[in-house]
Amino acid sequence: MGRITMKDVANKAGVSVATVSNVLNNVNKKTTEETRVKVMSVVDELNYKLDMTARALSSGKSNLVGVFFAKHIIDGKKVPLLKENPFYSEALSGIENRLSEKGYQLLVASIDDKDEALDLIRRRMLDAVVIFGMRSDYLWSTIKKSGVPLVSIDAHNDQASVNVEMDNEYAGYIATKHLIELGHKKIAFCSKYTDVSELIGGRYKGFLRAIKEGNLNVEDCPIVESEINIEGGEDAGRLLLEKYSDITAVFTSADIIAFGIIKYYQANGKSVPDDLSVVGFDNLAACEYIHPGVTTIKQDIYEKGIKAADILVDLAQGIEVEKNYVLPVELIIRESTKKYEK
Amino acid sequence: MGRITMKDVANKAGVSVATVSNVLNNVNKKTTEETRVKVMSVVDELNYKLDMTARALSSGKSNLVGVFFAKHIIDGKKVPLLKENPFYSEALSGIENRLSEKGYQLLVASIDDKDEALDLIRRRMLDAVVIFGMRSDYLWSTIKKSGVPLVSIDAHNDQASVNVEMDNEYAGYIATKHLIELGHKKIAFCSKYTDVSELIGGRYKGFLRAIKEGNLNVEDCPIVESEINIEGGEDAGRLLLEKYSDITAVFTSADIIAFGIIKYYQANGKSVPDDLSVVGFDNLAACEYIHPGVTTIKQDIYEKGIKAADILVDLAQGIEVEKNYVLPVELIIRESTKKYEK
DNA sequence: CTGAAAGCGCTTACAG
DNA sequence: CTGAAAGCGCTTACAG
Repeated sequence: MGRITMKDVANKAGVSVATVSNVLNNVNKKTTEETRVKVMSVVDELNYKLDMTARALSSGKSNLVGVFFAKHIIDGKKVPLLKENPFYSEALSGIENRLSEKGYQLLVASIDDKDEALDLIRRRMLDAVVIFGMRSDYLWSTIKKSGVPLVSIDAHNDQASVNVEMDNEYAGYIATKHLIELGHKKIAFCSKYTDVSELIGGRYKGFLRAIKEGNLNVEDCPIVESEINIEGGEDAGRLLLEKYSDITAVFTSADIIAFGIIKYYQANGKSVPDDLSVVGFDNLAACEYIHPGVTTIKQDIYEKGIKAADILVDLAQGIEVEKNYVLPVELIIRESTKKYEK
Repeated sequence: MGRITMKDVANKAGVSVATVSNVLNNVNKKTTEETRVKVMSVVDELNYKLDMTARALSSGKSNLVGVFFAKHIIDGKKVPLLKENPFYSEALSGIENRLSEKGYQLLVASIDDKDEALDLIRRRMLDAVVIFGMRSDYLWSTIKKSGVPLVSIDAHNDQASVNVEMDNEYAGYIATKHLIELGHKKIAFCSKYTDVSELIGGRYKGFLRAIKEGNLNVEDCPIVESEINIEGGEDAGRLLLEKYSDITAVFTSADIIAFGIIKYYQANGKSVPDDLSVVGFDNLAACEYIHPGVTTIKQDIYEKGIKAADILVDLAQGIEVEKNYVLPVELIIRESTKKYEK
């Protein structure tokens, strides 16, 4: 019998299509309670569902939010962030959850350049967009021209309507302070991109602040370079053992580096935390899988998604919001750190 | 200046809107090469992009594929599969990648009951749907009424147009055979739901086949019950040490159980693989993070997404496809298994 | 091969 | 408060 349209509802209820539309959209504003009830009962009876596509075309609002993942270049190949980092699925889930509560759906896409993003925004009449991990100013300003609200996650950009971030400096501070409180005096910061990435740089700043506050000798607390993957961590482990043998604790900018260090130590008859205390960053699930469990910094990525969704909906509805949201971080203490005794 | 429509293109090219539409859709079928070139040059010049919303409304094809994640009940709370298991983001990424190549976009939603799914299919005019992890026949048959092609991933269902699965029996077989070839005679199967889940049951069947083929004593190869999480694995580790001390190798139905067992052994001064060989299942990234690296069964989940996307597009375009796709599995040998010597 | 016209299912001023 | 009508930007028979 084909799909049920507003016309069917109007006919059966003995009113016009416009009135049905008004009832459905204007939550008893310009309509009598009586007609509202009449219309709604027919809506229920026929199990009528408003067609979002038609609404989008006529109103210009799609109730669709674009979730864009930047593609990153890894080993010369373009890899969608979503594949590379399962981490993001949790944020995605948070966004989806909140957005669907509010009647919006998600359009998920990996994007490579500004045109892809812009095209989707226009062709799908997206009401708002959240972008993960895209840093280029040029792309941002181009996308911005579309006029839709833009929320940036984990990649601060002034072109964005709103940035949702974590407090990297503070995270670095509490991680390092934890080690200092355990009595460590020679602590390394282990990462890559310390000087080029705002994100990593922030963590290092916090590291330095703790070092200074704790009256440690900055010269005793070097940066140990490491690729941000498991092999990089293993290399760093070797470096620590061979070149930085006086270091007793290390704060890494990623759990995965911490895993590599621990793995290298264990494979070479050394122990974490007996020979080295290690603090990671991210609170990946694997922190609990490993022996010893890894002390790390946790950010509630699911919560980040929820927050982003709230902002998105506000923006889509023209409500003003703050320009920056800094979400809290937390130190999770497990077994990879212990008191320095000597 | 407002958005550029087909009308603008038609005017500038001196043809009708219908002709522009024909050029854009019928890849030089019912149109002269000359008008085609003329129209396309104006399309380029104006940087015209076809409005998908309008097309969907008039044609009934949205070029939108729904990707639905079932919500599961965990500890009495409903948790979207996407949050619970980051695993799925990789499949999602595969789907997205292939689908966007073919001009489709993804509508991602967590669904709780049949109506949510059905509503979205109708209100968004979805061309096809892929569902992760939903088992209820009732829901499926209801959704099926919508008429859109349905692809099921990891949850075989006869109502689905196509099932994309892995060969669990074979996976169980090669995992166990690997242990037998290493000389183990007393091997445990460690999991939960062995008798109720088709998935786990299949793996156990493969386990049994290898045991029989290897002329091992079935009584020496028990099922050790374990919750499918890290604590469950630790409990299983204790059980193995205390109650099944003659067991020298174990095949678990999930990496996460394997991690728990290894963790328990290490925390209690025992060694994997010296005291126990362990084979996991899934090839989670953490298999490489841990010392020793975990021998496991790998399924190419990204590839699964790609395959699902191909099928989805074929179905959306009315092309016949096979009803079942069984994707290959592979044994990845790392350090958690070794030769049994005694 | 091309174009005029109707139609997809809504929303939105505008009269009444 | 309610309805008739135009319009959103396409596609699709149908004539020509």
